[in-house]
Amino acid sequence: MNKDKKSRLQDVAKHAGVSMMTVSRVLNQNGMVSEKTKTKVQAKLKELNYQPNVSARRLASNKSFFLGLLYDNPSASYVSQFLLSSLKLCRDCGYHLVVDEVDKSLTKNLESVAELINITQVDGLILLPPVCDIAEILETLMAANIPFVRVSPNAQLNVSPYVCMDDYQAAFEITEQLIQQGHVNIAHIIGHPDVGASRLRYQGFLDALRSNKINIPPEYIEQGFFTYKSGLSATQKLLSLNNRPSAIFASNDDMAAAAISAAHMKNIPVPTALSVVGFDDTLLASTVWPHISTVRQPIKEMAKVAVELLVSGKFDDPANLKRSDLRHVLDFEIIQRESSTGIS
Amino acid sequence: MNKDKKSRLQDVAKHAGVSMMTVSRVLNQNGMVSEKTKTKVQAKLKELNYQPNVSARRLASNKSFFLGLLYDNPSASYVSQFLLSSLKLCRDCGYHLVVDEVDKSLTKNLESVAELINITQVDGLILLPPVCDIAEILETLMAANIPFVRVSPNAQLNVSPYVCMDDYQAAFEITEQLIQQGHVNIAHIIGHPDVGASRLRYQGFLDALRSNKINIPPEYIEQGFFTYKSGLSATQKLLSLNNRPSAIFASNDDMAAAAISAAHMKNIPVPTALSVVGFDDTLLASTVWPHISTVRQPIKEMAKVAVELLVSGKFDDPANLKRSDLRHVLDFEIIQRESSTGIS
DNA sequence: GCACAAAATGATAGCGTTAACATTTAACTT
DNA sequence: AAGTTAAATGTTAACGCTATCATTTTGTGC
Repeated sequence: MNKDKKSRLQDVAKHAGVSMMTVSRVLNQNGMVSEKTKTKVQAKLKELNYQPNVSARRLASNKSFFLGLLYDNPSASYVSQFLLSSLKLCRDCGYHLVVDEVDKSLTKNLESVAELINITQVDGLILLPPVCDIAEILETLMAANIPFVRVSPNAQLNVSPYVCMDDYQAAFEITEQLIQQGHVNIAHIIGHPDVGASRLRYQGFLDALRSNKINIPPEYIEQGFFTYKSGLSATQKLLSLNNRPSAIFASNDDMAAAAISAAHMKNIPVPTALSVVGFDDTLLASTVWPHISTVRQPIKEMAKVAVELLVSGKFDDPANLKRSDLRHVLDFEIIQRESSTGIS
Repeated sequence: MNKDKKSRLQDVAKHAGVSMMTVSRVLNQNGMVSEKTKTKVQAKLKELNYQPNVSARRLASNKSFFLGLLYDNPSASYVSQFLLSSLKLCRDCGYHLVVDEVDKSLTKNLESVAELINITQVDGLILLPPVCDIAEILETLMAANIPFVRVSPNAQLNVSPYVCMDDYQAAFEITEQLIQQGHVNIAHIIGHPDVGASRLRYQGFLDALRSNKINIPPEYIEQGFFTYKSGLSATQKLLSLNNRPSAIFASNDDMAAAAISAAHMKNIPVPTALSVVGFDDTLLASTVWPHISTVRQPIKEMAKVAVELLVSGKFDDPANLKRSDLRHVLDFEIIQRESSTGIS
């Protein structure tokens, strides 16, 4: 297309009749430029279609303009949704995203984190659950003085900025909705034990039952791992009980999808004979039939908060780490679809 | 962890008693180093745990060590699977991946491609279908002299390296399998018209029917768009026909999942009253019930070929562009699951 | 109008690497 | 052994930007 060479800071400076530093300052918004020259320079920037050379910038400023995303989440739909959102957000603010899956074993974990830091020199990291609760990783990052934002963390909440939603409350409400629809025999498939949200959701579930004076037998609680497969075997156990539940609350959509599959296998119609609700509202929830009633988790918004926090550099100074405006609790939404219904 | 500063080329050179250039040459493998010094330097590299500074390298070499991935694919499961594979592969060879979704409108398309090239200065691009067949984009890239690999392209096959599989043959075989299972009334939901593979799969389907002397009414052909939603309405039409098909071959898994949903809505049991087969073998295929019989598309392998081609720099010289070893046709596999079965 | 501070701008020196060319060393020839 | 060529290594100057400090301009109070 345009055959002219990429214009450099120097070119812009020459055209605008100022020094390179002034142009640099305009670009980096760190003040100390008069309005007049600022507008002049900005005009030239546009005119020459200037695009900063990321590498030169990195080299000179010793910032990498890279963010890292660490995950080890069993729910593929959750990860990829978070990933895609983050990628776009990063691009919008001139950053790049380096994605890494951390290994199961702890030693390998630390290695790969160290490697990520070393090789790509990320300016900050986003930690998805359950990585965000691995104490050793947090320590490594703090020692290396690398800012990080945790997504839906479970413990050590005062350690770093984080973004989450009220998993407990959401679980409470979606359970209560099942109760209001007349369900009494409600089972729950717990999420991955390493993920803090699992426990919160479970607790919300229990408390909703309790506050409605509903007792369920212990067999109604199954441990899952956020995977389709684990949901499948959990549901199979639930559905072969003598006193079969009339509703299942799975701790994420993947397992809810599995619950529906398991019901189909046993010829139990959903939702007429069995209601199923999930959690997350990933794409999957509306790609299986029946579409899954679920809690919409604001994944995209969470990614946004995380990226913006890191880019803002608000907490480069460790002293700021305790500030409360670095902790974000976002809203959820209960979404009623075809997989759950009132009892007849 | 390690508190010592990152070691630089200079440090390694000093320790090894050679010049920086020699170290650089060892790193970049471009020959002209004696075995003896090579081993000596490599030992020091390891000893000092040297990690090259990507930015400095980029700046000096005028290479970016970035690859771009351009997509506009309606099938989320396909994209995210390709994406995750590519990300890992890139990291393994010291590259980073910049992902971009191209816009629907052509003008915006070109803009965003130009922007991608300008801003990130990618060394090469991977184009997923249907982006890989937008002539204007190809022209832009060629004019800018940026290497690119196309995935499952449709036309202009001699223009660039590509990787694909035999969509026609796969469609032929999976259709024939349905026929062998006794199906005669087989419907097809065509994929997105912009994606070349759609046509090939459709053709394979038609030819399988023809070679088995099976005629189907024109109503058995529905146009879809690779999305769940489009598959849903297509199947709804098919299932309300008087002469309902006994099997549906959807051009991808998302639409096959929709076909199953639509059948459920109408209380048509799958596979006993309706067999459904898909295409791609994305995660989705084994996350819905019944699990979808499908064609396994070697997505990961395709990503691998694409990344390796670009990294190898084999076709930096345009003269090489016609070489046949830059065109890869990978193997597929027919996967029989629970969504299709013999007719009784 | 003068001293003085504060704001705005400029000059210079890297950041860590590779390209391009210069030089040295080794390896053959005759 | 001198001459020639090739292989191995070294030197220097970018690459495009920002940090740091130096300098100029502007504004303020008396």
